[in-house]
Amino acid sequence: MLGRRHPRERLVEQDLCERFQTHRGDVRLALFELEQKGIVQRIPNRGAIVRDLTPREVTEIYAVREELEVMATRILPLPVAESELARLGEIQQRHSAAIDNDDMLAVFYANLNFHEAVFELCGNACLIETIRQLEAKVYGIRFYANAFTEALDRARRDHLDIIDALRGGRRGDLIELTRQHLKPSPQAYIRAYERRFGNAGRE
Amino acid sequence: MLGRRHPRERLVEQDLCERFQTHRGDVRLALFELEQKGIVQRIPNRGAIVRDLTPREVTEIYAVREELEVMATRILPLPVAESELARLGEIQQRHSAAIDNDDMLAVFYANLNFHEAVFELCGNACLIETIRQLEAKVYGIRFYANAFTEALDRARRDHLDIIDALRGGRRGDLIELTRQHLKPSPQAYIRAYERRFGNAGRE
DNA sequence: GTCGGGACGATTGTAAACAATTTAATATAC
DNA sequence: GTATATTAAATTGTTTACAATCGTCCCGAC
Repeated sequence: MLGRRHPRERLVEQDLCERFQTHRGDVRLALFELEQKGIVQRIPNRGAIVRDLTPREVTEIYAVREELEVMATRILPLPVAESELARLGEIQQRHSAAIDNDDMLAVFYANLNFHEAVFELCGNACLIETIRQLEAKVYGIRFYANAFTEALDRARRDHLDIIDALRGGRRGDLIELTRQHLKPSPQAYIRAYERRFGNAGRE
Repeated sequence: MLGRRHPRERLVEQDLCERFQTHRGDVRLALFELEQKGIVQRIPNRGAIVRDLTPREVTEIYAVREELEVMATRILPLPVAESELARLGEIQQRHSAAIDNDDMLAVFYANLNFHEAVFELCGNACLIETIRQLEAKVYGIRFYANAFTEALDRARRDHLDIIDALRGGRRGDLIELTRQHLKPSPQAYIRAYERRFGNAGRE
């Protein structure tokens, strides 16, 4: 999720056992699960490699994310309780501080927590879970956008605007903010991808 | 998916090994995967049991399904090629024949194939996969609706109407058909659930 | 009669060894 | 020098055995 392992990199079961202090049974389990989530690709008898997403796949994933995240903000009961708003504010302070400290790991988690806290307000457990799964598919690409401080600053401002819209009960603004907030990441990834491989396709 | 295993039933790894002629490693893998899909529940050191869905969970799952299936019909390129329509017609003949023969297993598969063939037309692989996953969560409840022949006949008519709307390129009708087609199953399940446990909740 | 504790059986979780498969390297023929 | 066959190493897939855990049954104390 931090983009430390690059696409195509091989994931050898024995190595992962030592890395995570466990036995091959659990590593195997995890690799199958990650395959099911679309994060790694497994080839029988050859093992697992980190999957790289084509621009098309990224576009498709984000289209579904947008549909579902907008749905969440559409069904979310307004107004939101003050205690919930306080919780969001708290998470957002962590996010903001992490950006100031250049602590990317903390940024990652605070950002994740913030969005999960927002979507949990919608009350539909299946929707929340599905959004979470789609987020997981694109953990690896966020770092293409977050390389620029402008992107991080913009995310921070977006979050504050979202809290504000929640407090004001302005559903229309909320939906529009949700839409806009999703745009930069796939755009940055696709630009980077095309710089790497040319506009055609795979390397 | 046929509702043969009832909710709360224990799934013992060793039994499943003999049932499916394989070793515990793979059975274990499958159980973890089914847990991730929400079909079984696993309690550490105690094993897996068939999960039963509360009316609330079913309602939530179907709400997300409706959102995504409508999205699929919204983005689906029209008109549909005649070869695709022929394919759909062929699958639908299998479905219809299976109903006439009271072959529930064949009904199940033909119905699945039909819907997958329709949604594949939308061209968004992530969307298709997500819809498939949500379908899987409720495999077990369809049989509450299919107990009545009226429901099966209605499904058959719906399918023919869907093919017709696809041929005519009538997107509005298609969306409405998709919505209506999703309603009976959860309704029948919830009615049956409330008959079992009373309107309150768990047994 | 009921409550608490201990032993037993069943089941899951972990570890290690073994078999099968694939990749890479080396040697050999042309 | 290139292409092909052979062999060895690395890695995954499977099997087996063992350890840990949980539920149940039974017994005894109160």
